[in-house]
Amino acid sequence: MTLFIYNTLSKEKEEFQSIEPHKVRMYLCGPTVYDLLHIGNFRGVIFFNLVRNWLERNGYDVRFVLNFTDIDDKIITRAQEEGISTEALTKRYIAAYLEDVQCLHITPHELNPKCTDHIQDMITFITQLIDKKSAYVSEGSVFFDISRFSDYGKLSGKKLEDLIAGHRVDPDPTKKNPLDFVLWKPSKEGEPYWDSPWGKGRPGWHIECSAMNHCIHGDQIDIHGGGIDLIFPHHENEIAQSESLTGKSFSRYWMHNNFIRFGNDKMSKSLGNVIKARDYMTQFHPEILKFLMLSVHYRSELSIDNKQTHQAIGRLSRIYHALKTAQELSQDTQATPLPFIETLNTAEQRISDALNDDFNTPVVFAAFFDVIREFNQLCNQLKKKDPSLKSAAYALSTFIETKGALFSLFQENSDSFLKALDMILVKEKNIDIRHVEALIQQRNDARKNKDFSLSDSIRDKLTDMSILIQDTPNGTVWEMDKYSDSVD
RNA sequence: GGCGGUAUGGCCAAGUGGUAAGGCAGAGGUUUGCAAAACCUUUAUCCCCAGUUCGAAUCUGGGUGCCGCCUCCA
Repeated sequence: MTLFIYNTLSKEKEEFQSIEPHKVRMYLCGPTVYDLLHIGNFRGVIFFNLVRNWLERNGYDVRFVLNFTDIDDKIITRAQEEGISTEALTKRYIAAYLEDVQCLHITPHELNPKCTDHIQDMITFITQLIDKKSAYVSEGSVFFDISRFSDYGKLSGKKLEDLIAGHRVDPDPTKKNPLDFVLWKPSKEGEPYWDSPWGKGRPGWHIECSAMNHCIHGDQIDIHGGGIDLIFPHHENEIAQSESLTGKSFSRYWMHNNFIRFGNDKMSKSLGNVIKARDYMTQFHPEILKFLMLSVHYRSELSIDNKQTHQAIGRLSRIYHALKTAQELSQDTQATPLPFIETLNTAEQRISDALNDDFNTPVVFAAFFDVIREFNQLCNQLKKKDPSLKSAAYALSTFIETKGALFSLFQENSDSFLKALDMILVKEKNIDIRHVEALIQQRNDARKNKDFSLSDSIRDKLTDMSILIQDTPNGTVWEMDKYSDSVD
């Protein structure tokens, strides 16, 4: 296996090599738990789940750590607004996060540490930075002295002069340099605090990830992930802290997922245009969210709106329809037609190559569709009882389930998932199911009487309601039209 | 103001030097009482200009549009 990963540090795809053979230490910057998470927060969770699954499939023992930031200004503000303790607030939202993640059915993380469980580690870390003259104390605060870290800016590609020239740097008189960032800040009256050598206070934002990584993973990790917006300053600062402390390079690969957009805007809490993950998964389905997230390369922006969602529903419907058919016919008769075996092998290779090329998931799905198309062809060509069709069906369903597991996709029961998709659209279009069934009954009565003009007019009525009906040997079945592009 | 990303068919989206994956939508066909699903056929020269090259969507330079970072943010 030769996996190439785009490394933000080098701005190039690099061959992946773990620090220790067969072991991967990865860390993903997790959420600040002061509110329900929006779907953007889950892009990383969903994508890095694939990264870990793929590494594991290739024989690595992966330790995936995702943290909770459970102390910061927003948390304090929110807790004060609600008149509760920060612990009560963060406990609530950590629980909510865990519930949301459970809905996704992804591979569990090895560890979800909380910052507040590592305050002592942070204090130790900061103390050592002060000892090394990489940090200094100023009026109860501790700042990192970026002049002591010559590599500052190497991740984000920023030059110090440019940063200083920027309009947005806040000139704090207690800092030596406007770019120095806080490691420890004194607490104000009524705020939560921890005792430290510098007085009562709390850690700055960036130190938590450095300290937790150091404590859990050690001096060096293989993969550090996060949203693209964390490159600067958060990850830049993590590098400065960690590398100043250890003198070793901190993370070998820095991977950053791009944003979710809503329409033309970045989806962000500060813009207030977020879709809560929970709401989305309730209104639609976790499977749709995962599929949509992975339909676009992780380093590209992804727009999630109603139109995109419905396109994903259509694509998923195609996959699950094929899967359902395959599962119904499936029988391992050892008679899989040779061309189909070759198609599966080609697709397998294509998927593997695509994943090894910096996780090119759109190509992966293209390979799925290639296989499905060929299976559907076989369904058209062969009789249902044909052992070679049954065997192809077995091969296809196994293929989809096994490969899908990498993405934590296609593991749903095909029949009930397709019904769930129908129900999404039924609700959306306000369809009365009893009315639909009555119409179908009327149509079938008309057909029995060979009154085809009546039966056709009823069909048209159903079509107008976005309902597709199929006359099968077992009677008439209906489903919602999942391909209709008319939804906005 | 500084830095960076991106621009591919009606829509979404791969492709980073050799003549454009995949999905949806459109058109025609097979099938059907009629349909649907499925299948088949069909639909792009890749923002503009200049350059490098035997050859560029793919490299270089310039321009334009959109987006992001520089402040909390996945």
